[in-house]
Amino acid sequence: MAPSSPSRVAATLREEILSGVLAPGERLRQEDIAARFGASRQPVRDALRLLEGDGLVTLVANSGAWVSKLSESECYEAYQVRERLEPLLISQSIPHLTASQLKRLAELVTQIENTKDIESFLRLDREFHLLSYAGAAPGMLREFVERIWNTTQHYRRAFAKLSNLQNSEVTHMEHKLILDGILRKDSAAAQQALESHIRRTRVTLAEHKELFS
Amino acid sequence: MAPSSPSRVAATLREEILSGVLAPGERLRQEDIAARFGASRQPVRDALRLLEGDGLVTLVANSGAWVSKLSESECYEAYQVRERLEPLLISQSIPHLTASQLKRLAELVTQIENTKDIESFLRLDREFHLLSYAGAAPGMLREFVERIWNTTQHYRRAFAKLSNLQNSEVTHMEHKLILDGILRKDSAAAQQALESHIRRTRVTLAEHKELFS
DNA sequence: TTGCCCCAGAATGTATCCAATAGCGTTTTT
DNA sequence: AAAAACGCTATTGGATACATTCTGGGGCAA
Repeated sequence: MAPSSPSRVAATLREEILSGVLAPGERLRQEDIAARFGASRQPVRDALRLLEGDGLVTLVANSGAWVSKLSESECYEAYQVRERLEPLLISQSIPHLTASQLKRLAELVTQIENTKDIESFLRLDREFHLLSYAGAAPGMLREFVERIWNTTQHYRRAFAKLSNLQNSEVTHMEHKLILDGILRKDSAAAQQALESHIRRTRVTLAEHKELFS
Repeated sequence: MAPSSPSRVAATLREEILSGVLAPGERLRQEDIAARFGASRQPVRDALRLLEGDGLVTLVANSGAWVSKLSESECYEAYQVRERLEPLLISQSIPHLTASQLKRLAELVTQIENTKDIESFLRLDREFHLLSYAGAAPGMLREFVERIWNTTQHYRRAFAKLSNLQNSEVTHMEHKLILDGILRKDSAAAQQALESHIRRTRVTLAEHKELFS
């Protein structure tokens, strides 16, 4: 583990935060992380700054770093923003998706439908949505959307565990509608289906404030 | 200038970038900045990372830091995002604006109308819009919007200089419509007026690709 | 008993030094 | 003469050592 550049440290920590190994609110001590990676505290500081930019970590001067935590209203806001940004993003993506990407998207919809495992569901669902945006040019819009997905990942997991993937028939239908819009290159249809999908999720999530103890 | 914390350095650099002292594409050498602030390179590195998070500075590994630059399409995208986010933000802000803030907003509209100075116009216009969002809770949405305002500041200046504030009658009308919606607590009206305002600006800007040589 | 203050420990922030890398000019070879 | 390879220099990246700041606990006084 010789080249322990900040981006490498950040990537590992990002993985651990997204996978739930590191829970929101958990403290991140620079020295511990530095020891784990066999590096000094300097690259760790840089890595934490990078993650702060992703919204995954919250830094407080002279105090320390914590895994970011969302309040119920912040999570609600995140979904409101998703509702406005992701339809725009998918409309920019659709014209440029490749044949292999379209094929993978179709695969994902059926895989999502057949999985009973929560972690698999989360991974596949994330891949489906983010892949549907892969045709869009890299830029601010994609960064914003990815940042929202990152910061809300933990709460999606908590909600999935809570509901245990019950009543997911509607979700599957929505995914099919989105896919249909994509395959038919009907941006407007895909945008509307996606907007409905996100809005319904937002409303459902708002009914479970217990996720934000 | 004893306590040269990263945030202090970052704040000063931010000011200089926004005010145009530092132009997009300009290189930022760590040592120069460190010398200017009488600090070591360490806090400067942190400051640059902070500014990278704001989108104002672009860092390249083992190479250096430059003031961020937007392409024409990136700027266009920024306005598309504004068009979707700022109406949402203003709707969240309107219910919580204080009387003194409302008074200031009204003042600003007339001041903007009367100024002939470009720098004043930019400053007042920025204050008007950002103040109209001041009632919204701090959070992701406000951060996104402020980031967009920061990264596009230079191009607003360039455009203002180009047009020399001519044909700004429409702008003033739009500001009045937005203000009217705010004062009447008519969120829907304010959202629509704001959306039109941003969309028109976007289209107008797209007609001047020469700003992005 | 309670509130405040002070002190000690730990963690973060800063400075200096050394290593690694990229850019660029020169030189050498074909 | 042109192109490629070598080496130099300037700048950034990383590690270690030191200063500063925050937090928690204990003791003293009201």
